[in-house]
Amino acid sequence: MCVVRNRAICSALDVNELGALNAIGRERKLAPGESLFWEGEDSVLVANVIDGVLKLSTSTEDGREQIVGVVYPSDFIGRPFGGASGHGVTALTEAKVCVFSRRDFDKFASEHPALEHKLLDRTLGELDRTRRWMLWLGRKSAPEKIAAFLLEMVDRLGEVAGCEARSEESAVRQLALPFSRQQIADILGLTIETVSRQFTRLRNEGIVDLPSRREVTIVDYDRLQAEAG
Amino acid sequence: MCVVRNRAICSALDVNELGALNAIGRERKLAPGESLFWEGEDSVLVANVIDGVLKLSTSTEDGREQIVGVVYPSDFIGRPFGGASGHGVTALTEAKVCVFSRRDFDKFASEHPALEHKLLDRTLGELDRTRRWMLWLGRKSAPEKIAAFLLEMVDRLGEVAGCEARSEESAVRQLALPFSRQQIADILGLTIETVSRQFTRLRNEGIVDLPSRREVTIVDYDRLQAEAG
DNA sequence: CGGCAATTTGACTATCCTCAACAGGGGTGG
DNA sequence: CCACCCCTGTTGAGGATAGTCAAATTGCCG
Repeated sequence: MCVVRNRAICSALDVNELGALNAIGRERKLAPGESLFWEGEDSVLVANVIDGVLKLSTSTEDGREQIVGVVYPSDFIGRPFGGASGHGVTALTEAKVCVFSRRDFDKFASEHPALEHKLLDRTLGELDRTRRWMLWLGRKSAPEKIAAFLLEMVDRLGEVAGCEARSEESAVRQLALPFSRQQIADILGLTIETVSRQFTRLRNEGIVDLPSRREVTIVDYDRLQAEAG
Repeated sequence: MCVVRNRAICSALDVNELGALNAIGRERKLAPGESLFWEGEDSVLVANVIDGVLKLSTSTEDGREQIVGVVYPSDFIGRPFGGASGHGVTALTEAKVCVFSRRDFDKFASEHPALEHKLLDRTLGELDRTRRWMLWLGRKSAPEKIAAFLLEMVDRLGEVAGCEARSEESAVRQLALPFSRQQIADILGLTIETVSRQFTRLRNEGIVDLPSRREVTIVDYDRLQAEAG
């Protein structure tokens, strides 16, 4: 029984339909670093993320990588109805996904317009988010990229320390990043050295604290926001 | 009678349905530089491109612009079923679009699953193209960006000069760019000066010819492809 | 022919990348 | 339990790429 059922595209279905969908899907666990599929392979699978964080990435022939998307629980992965999707999918954390053969999913979707509607809505949203990200890649400086990245992470993963309301902007926020420094670099189109230097600068200026390599505490939210431009 | 009818999402409809869709849409002409809607406004409209080329763009507060998408005839514009889409839409050439109020379109789409299916397929494709573009923005040098841009233009707009087959790679190709130098810069995340310098370099090296500011002739396709990395 | 905007060119600069060395810290085996 | 090792991340020095500012040129349109 799928825990993201009421948030994922499956929420468009009634109990009977859910049963039918479950019949064609199977759960799969992924270890960090394990790939669900690879760049260039024509995707025979689609999937729903149940738990964990995964990256979508492409690279140039000479090995430079760019992460083009990050997916979280309830997000949809893959390219139904079409050919190859041009990017690989790899787990960043322990992850659980619900996998369907594309052929089966295509058929099921065609018979359930409500599911397609939900998927369309999500895809349109994802397209918007991706386009907003392009502005950062193309037009922002390294300090701005880092600041914007941290703010995005607060939004997606942040927990408010203590009892302050979520909208209290000056509240201290703790983040457990699901990314290595290299992966942050690959998201922002920077090198690992530049990412590292920006992190230490933010720490030295008292804007963030870095309890460990995978943790960030936002100390001065306002100044961080100012840095993001 | 819409000339892109058999390529646009409308191709999912039969004659009666087309009539109903036409009843809620109206044609609109745009002059170059004219906007269909603006960044941040919650889009009350959606549209289909009938003729011309339009850009989707966002900018930072201090005026740096990034073009996040370019749409051609038969492409769909706008964000159905949701809120604001975060980018403006502006005509680059004379353009003709078929406009719908979002409310009307949402209702119509919900009643016509085949239309939604077509739209979903297109949106998934657009998402893929956008993600591929991100690799260029994040990881490529100026010479690589320019070369890749020209190759993409050949693909989208190119006409083969003379009688060579389209697959003949060494054929001379003529392009009439729908973009100014500044717009190319805004697409590639560069400055206008850098774009200009790369164009002259390519001309000096005999890889392209520049008959006028809006025209490019590909002289040495292979070397251009090599430049693209 | 003149005026204006777009583009090109030039000189200089800043940012970010590259290459290289060093540090930290988590896990393993002695 | 501790020492060592390896991987990831940090720091430093130097250099290349693309950005900035400024001036000259082009070509389009009246």
